[in-house]
Amino acid sequence: MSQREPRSRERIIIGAADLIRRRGLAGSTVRDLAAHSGAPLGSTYHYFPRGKQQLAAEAVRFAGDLATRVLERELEAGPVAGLRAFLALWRQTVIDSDFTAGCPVLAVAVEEPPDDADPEAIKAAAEVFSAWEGLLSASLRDRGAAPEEAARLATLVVAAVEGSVAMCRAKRDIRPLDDIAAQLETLIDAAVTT
Amino acid sequence: MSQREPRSRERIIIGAADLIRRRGLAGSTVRDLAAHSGAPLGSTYHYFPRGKQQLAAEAVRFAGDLATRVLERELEAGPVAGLRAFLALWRQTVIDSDFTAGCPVLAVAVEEPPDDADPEAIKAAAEVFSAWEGLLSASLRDRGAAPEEAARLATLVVAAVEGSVAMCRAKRDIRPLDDIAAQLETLIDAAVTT
DNA sequence: AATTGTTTATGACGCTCGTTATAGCCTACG
DNA sequence: CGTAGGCTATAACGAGCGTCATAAACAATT
Repeated sequence: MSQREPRSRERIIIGAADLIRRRGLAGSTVRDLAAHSGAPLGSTYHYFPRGKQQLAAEAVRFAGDLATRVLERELEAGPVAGLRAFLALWRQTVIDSDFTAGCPVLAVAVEEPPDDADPEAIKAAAEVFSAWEGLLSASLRDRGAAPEEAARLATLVVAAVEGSVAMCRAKRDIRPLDDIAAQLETLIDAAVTT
Repeated sequence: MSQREPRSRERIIIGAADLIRRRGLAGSTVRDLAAHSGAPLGSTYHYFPRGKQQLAAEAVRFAGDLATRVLERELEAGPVAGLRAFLALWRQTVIDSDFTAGCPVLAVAVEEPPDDADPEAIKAAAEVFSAWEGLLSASLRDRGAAPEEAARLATLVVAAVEGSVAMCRAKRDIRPLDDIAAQLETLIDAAVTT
C-alpha cells in the first residue's frame, strides 16, 4: 500500500470547491468537477465512492477549514482582527473571480439534497457555519463579552457576511460587503468594551 | 384575442418560485417546474418563450414583489415594524417547509448562469435586493437617520436575513434567524433615535 | 355555425446526467 | 525482477435534460 498522501484526491477536492462556489452543487456535474482538476472521471469514484454528495461534503469541509485556519490565526490578535481577515478573505474571492464566485458552504446550504441520497453535504455546511461561529464567539468571550451576546453576535457576523457575498455577486458590486464591514466592526467594538 | 389574465401563467410562476427556493435553479428541471403547478410542459414554453432563465427571472420577481408589498405596508408603522414583518415572513417560510425552503432570490444569486444564455434571473435577483434595501433605507431616513447610515443599515438587514435563512436550513434550527432579529432591531432603534 | 387565435397535448431531437464495470497501467515493496 | 494493489483510462448503462415542432382541443367573437 502507498504511504504518501495521494495528491490527486486533494486536487479534486480543491477543484470541486472552486466549481461549487461558482455554479452551485446541482449546477456542477461530476464530469466537470473531475475535469476542473485535470483528474479522470474514474478517479472521482475511486476516491469518493459515495459519489457526488461525498465529494461535495469534502469540498465544503475543505473550504470551511481554510477559512477556519485564517480565522484561528488572526483571532489571536482579537475579534476585530479576526473579523477583518474573514471579510478580506471573501472580498478577495469575490473580486478575484470578477463576481462569479461566492461561498461554497452557502451554495450547498441553499439546495435541497435529492430524496434518495443521504445529505452529507448540507450537514457539512451546518458544521462549518457552527465552527466559524464558535471561534468568533469564543474570541468575544475572551475579551469580556457576555456568553449569550457573544454567540448571537457571532451568528450575525457569519449571516451578514454570507448574505452580503451573495448580494455582491448578484449586483456585481463589492459595496454590500464593504457596507457591512464597518457596521460589524463597530458592533464588535461595543461588545468587547462592555 | 383573450382579454382575461391567463391563470395558468401565474400558477406556473408561483410553483416555480416554490421549487426554486427549495432546490435552487439548476436543481429544478423545466419539467418539474411545469408539473409542480399542474401545467403541461408545452405551456411553459408557450408563456416563457425564452425558456428556463425567463421563467426563473419572473419567479424571482414574483417572490420579490410579494415581500416588497409586505414591507411597504408594514413600514408605514415605522422601520422596526417593517423589520419584524420581514423577519416573520422568512421565519414562516422556513418553519412551514420544515427547513427545506429558503429564499428563491438568494438561491438564484449564488448560481452562475450558463455561458450561452443571458442571465435574466440573476439580474432580477439584484433588482429585488435593491428594492428591499431601498424601502428600508427610505423608512430609516424618514425617521431621522442619516442617508449614508440608512443605506448601510438596510444592506446589513437584508444580508443578515438572507444569510441567516440559509444557516437555519443547514442547521435545521430557527435560532440563527431569531438571534439576528433582536440585534437588528436594536440597531434600527439606535439609528432612528440619533 | 363558422372562424380565429390561445392553450394544451404529445412526441421527439441531440445531448448530458450520475453511476458502474472492466481492462490496463504504474509504482512500491518483496 | 516479479508481482500485488492502488490508480487511470475508456466505454457503457438507463434515465433525464432543455428545447422545439406540430396537431388537437378549446374559447370567444362574428
